[in-house]
Amino acid sequence: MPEPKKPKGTLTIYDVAGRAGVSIASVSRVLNGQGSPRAETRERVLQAVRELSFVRDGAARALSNGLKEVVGVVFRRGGEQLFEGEDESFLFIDVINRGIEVGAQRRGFDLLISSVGFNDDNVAARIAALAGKADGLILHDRMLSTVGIARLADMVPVVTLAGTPTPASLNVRCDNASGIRALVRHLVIDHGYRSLGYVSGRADSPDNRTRLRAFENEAAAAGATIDTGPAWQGNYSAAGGANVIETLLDAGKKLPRAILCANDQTALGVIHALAQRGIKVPEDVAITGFDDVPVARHLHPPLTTIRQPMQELGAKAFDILYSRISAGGGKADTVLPVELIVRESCGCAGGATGEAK
Amino acid sequence: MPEPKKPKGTLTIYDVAGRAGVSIASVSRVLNGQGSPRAETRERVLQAVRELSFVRDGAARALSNGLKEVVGVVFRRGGEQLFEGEDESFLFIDVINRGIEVGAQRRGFDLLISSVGFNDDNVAARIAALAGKADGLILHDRMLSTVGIARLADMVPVVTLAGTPTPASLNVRCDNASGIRALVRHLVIDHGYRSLGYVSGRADSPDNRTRLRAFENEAAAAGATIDTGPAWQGNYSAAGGANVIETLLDAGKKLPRAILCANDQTALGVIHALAQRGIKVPEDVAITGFDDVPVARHLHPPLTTIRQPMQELGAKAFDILYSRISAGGGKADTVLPVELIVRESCGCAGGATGEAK
DNA sequence: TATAATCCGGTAAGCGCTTACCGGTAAGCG
DNA sequence: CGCTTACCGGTAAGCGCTTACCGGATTATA
Repeated sequence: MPEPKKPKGTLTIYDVAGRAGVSIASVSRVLNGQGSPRAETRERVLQAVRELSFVRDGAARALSNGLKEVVGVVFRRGGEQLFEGEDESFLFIDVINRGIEVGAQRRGFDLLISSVGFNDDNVAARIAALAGKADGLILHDRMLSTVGIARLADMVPVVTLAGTPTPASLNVRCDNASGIRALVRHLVIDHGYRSLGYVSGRADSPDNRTRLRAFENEAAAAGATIDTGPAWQGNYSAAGGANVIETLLDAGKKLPRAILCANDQTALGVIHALAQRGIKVPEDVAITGFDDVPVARHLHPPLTTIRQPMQELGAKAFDILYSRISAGGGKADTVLPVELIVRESCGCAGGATGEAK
Repeated sequence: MPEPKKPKGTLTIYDVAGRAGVSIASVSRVLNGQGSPRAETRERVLQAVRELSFVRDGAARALSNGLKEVVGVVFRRGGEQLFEGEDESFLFIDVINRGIEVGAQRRGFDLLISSVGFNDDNVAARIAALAGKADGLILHDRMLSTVGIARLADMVPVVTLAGTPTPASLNVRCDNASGIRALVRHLVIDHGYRSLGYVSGRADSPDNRTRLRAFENEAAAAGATIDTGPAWQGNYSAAGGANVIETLLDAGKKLPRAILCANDQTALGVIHALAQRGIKVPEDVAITGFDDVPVARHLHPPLTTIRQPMQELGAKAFDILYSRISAGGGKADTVLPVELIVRESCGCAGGATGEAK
């Protein structure tokens, strides 16, 4: 008996129950696989669900279960742009998000994402709103001040990426220091370069600070001279990297033999700027990145860099958040290992791949 | 009088109301800016909210308002891989998603994303679950069969990207045909190439079919000979593109003077494969892409391609979905214009930028 | 000063779902 | 064959929020 259709309002389990001739409790039980409904009951319900194309309302379920099965993910969207339409800065972020998603899917969670512009105001408010729609939050680098994070963390479980744990929030990051050390050693010991420069990332990034410090220490240990300081301040973007090179060159500075960049994005901009000036990489100046973003291998020359297990980073972040949500515990600070990827921008010939010690 | 803290359970507007000494209705009104509460009342509520770090539960609001302020976005995650770790295929998708987000944020919506692997089963079930958590869905290319979309569309508002509208779902796409025509004309008329090839994308993609057809028609109109067919079948990935070239070359085929690729990803793989064989682009073979993905300009040589207004595409998709959600209407099929971006892979020298017809 | 017009703010219903609790029926037992 | 034990499945409460409705207090009007 084909119904004339029922596109009215939203349909609920009451509609399904009515159609199947059972109670709403039975519908719910069948849909959740709870209890032990008679085979016939189950069939009637399933049949009705199919006929009506019924889907349970997530909000109602969440309210009733106290679990939304949603993780909020917050990150920054790129700032200033040098190359028109440049937006590669989010490559890195997207790979991590993919990792989060992988972890999330294993638990039936979905990702609720919200990006924030560099000069958006009311960031905290936006994040708070997100918090209300999710069971927990994962914050990418530099989204909020430490106090902001702390405050947020007592309304909802929070995991930060590449940050620092607070009393209430957890953190996951990569072993930046060992990556930089591997790079410096490769450049100084394997290639014999004696002068190094470091184009840094945003000054307020914990990751960047760690990398800079490791750079200074390891270079000193290896006996190389270094160039750093305000003139070398980038901001994780290709534009920032290009800008450093141009400023340096315009000021008539002589570049060091090898330049480490805070991340691949920056290296991309640096290589680009160098090419503009007719400076050859790696013959005149060797360049390295950090992250091993997917495009790194397609640059000319292919970029020697440090691979962060970005996808695992994301997956790990989710797992930690999940255990916090369901159990309440969670390791405060998790560090993942990195790997040296030797390609050609450092002066090596082939595509050999070493390993971060 | 500093409370000893109240980390117990979740806090609700009852807690806030209690603390502020008002009713829950007042709390709700203040938080929503409804009614005209006395200044004092408003202050007390705000104060209590601040002290408790209170955030309204999204699920409860959604249930009560009948609006979740969430859009579901579904897309495919990359398939086979040639270059280790290749995952650039999602570049394109991510840019569109960024556009969706921009549109969404204007309305206070957030994006609930869910990617699907090429060989995941129960795709329909996963999407249905997503549907329950969102007010509407945006589906990227080739997520579901036409009937699948139709069925989905009568449980929740649906907008497809680069697809075809169904009775119940809306669609947004770019003007593929005119892009291909511009490319063919540039190659044949401006450069004088007489033989063209087309490395196609997934055979089941409407976009791809349109592009192929436009290619054939325009090439015929321009009087060029063409190479197509099974040997030229790619799949939108760099791996697919590289594979086509290798197979062709291994079979001893002579390549046409210019090759159009179904998308930038494919072009990337093609250029890579050509370089492996020592074939020069554009001297020996001219290559063009489609999409103008961010990295296109950083390839060697920089890629001549068709720019799709990807971000606008996403934003537009959201706007249409939004109007469907709130009003019920919505244009069934929206077509956005594309633009020819002339760089060097076609044989042009500088970075001049023409325009699609 | 009495009465009507305004304002605020409280009470309670209801959004769609899950599930504790309980009653009815069928099966098991002496 | 009557009573206990299971087993199903229905009723109803409650998740946290919004808001219609209404009563009390305040201010305006006569």
